Amino acid sequence: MATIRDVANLVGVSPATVSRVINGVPGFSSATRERVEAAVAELGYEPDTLARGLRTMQSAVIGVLANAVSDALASQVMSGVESAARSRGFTVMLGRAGTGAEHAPSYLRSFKTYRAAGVVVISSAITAEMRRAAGPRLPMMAVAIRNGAAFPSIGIDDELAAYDGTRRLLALGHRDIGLLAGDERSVLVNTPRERGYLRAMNEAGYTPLIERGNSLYDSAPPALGRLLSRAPGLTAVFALSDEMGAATVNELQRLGRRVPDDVSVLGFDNTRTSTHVHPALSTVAQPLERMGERAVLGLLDGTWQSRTFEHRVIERGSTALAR
Amino acid sequence: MATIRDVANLVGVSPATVSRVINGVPGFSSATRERVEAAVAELGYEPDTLARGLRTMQSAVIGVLANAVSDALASQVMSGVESAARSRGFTVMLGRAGTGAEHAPSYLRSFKTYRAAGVVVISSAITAEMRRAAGPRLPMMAVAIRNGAAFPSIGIDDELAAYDGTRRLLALGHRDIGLLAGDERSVLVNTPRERGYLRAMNEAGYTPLIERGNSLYDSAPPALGRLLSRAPGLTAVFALSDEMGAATVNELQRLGRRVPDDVSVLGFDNTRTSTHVHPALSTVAQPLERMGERAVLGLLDGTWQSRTFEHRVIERGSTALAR
DNA sequence: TTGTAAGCGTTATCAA
DNA sequence: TTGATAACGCTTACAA
Repeated sequence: MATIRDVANLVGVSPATVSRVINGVPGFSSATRERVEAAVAELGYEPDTLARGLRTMQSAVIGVLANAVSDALASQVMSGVESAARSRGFTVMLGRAGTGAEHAPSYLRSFKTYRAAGVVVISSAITAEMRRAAGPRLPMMAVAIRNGAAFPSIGIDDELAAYDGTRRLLALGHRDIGLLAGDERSVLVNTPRERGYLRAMNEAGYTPLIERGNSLYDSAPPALGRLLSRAPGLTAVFALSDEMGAATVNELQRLGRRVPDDVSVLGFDNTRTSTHVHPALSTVAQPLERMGERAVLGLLDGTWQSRTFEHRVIERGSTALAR
Repeated sequence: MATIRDVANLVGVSPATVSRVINGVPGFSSATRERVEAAVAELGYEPDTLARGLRTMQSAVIGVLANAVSDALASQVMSGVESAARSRGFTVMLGRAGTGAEHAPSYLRSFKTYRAAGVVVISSAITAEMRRAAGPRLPMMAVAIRNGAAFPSIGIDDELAAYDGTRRLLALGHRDIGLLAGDERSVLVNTPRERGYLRAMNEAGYTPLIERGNSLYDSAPPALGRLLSRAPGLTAVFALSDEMGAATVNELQRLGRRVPDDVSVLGFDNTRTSTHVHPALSTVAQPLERMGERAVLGLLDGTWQSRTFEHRVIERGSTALAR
């Protein structure tokens, strides 16, 4: 691989001049610029990122930390992260935190030694320990999670979103609306969503009904079963994740109930999963890709303040007027 | 951040000795080892990856190149890649090639300047240009794609897998089996699968029937419509991707046909999508995570030869005996 | 407008 | 068993 010195020799200038041309740092004639550019092209020279990073004490890397890399929500955020990063000439480094975020500190330390410009965290378990592992030099932003006290976050107003989702169900005439909540431990996301549901139900004067899964597909059927046994006349289910929502649509049909004729189902997040069932899942959408992009831009521009995006309720086939 | 020199000073030895201890290179007493380790812990020292990479001319990075990062199949392979990489102390760098692999060369160059140990390619469009962009130093392995002439690949025997899938349908008594093929341009995967289907149909003496989508969810309904109008009596559909298979299950039901009572559906790949529909999609499985792991191990151990994994037909609810 | 030289944090070579 | 030293490829004062 050609080095900056090779280019310099070919042109007959010093490495410093080549460096200036490459980085657009003033201090060269347009004549030499052309000759340098020609030599760069001829040799196929690419600046060594490692050397550059060592010298400048920072590298064009953005870290991403997700609980699971194959998670649909995380995938969509990552997609936005990738596109924003690439548009700025940055590369994305991937870290899998694990279900309980057990690998998070180790990945954070790794990102730090790569002198990453920042880290996007897509995890429901954000701990102060993570902030500590990252050290003072490595800015972090959480995505799809509000209230991460340890560092700024990009998200929606989860409480309001769940409130609006519930209101929509209410507006369709439903009163027996069961909530399929997520893991109790993921306080930052679930608690506000539950609050929103409770507020809407209380305002309407109906009795709330909550069962808990863990946000994943397989956790929904048993929780739905409990919901149904407590309230056989249920006409709507609000699932706090699309995976649980999709599972609910499928399970309901397996149980012989029609969706949405007998029971309406509303999901949450608007991941691709929501369009993979029939009828397609109505859902409370958050703009995951745009949130991922925004997080990267914030990290790179140093404007890392928390920011709230607009949610919206998308009605597809799984919701209808109550019987 | 503490440097190796800080550790050396604290212990009262030279940086070279600290380096030897850290890397387990013979040449230190067990007494100094303990003192060094204590100092490392005390200072929270982490070797600078950039400096180390510059010096050793290689870094603990594995690149991953996928057409889209939010693709279910790619996600699952990436999951395996991540876990194998982490077990060896490597970090994963993410690249999105784009639908037509248009960003692939640029990412490959980037991986090269990071002195990545290797690249895992999950893309249906593998070009010799990619091999060129990567240069001679950067080993690559394709995953989930056979026959990539440009470099070794980890995959299943696509032709045999499609043959076996078709045979299974045949064994269930189906004769009017339509094939929902993928994009014609993704020659490496689709062509062999189509061949497998054709061979099974021909051996059985039934007429093959093929329509083409692009492997994604939305492409299936129209292709299915064409299939159905050509052969209204169809009793089985073999979709060459789970997304198309899931869409087929849903669309069939929308059209008032029962799955599997009226029509059986078989998918391909065994991604998470296959379990997200009702009835759950029977599918021809390839062990995506294990394939991703294997690719990384091959890259790191220098044993990068092509390798074929076993496929298997998984029967879930979407297939049944023909009427 | 350009060149010289130092140094980023490591590791590898050589000498002690 | 250990230390001094050079070098990896680059950027950036500073000097010319």
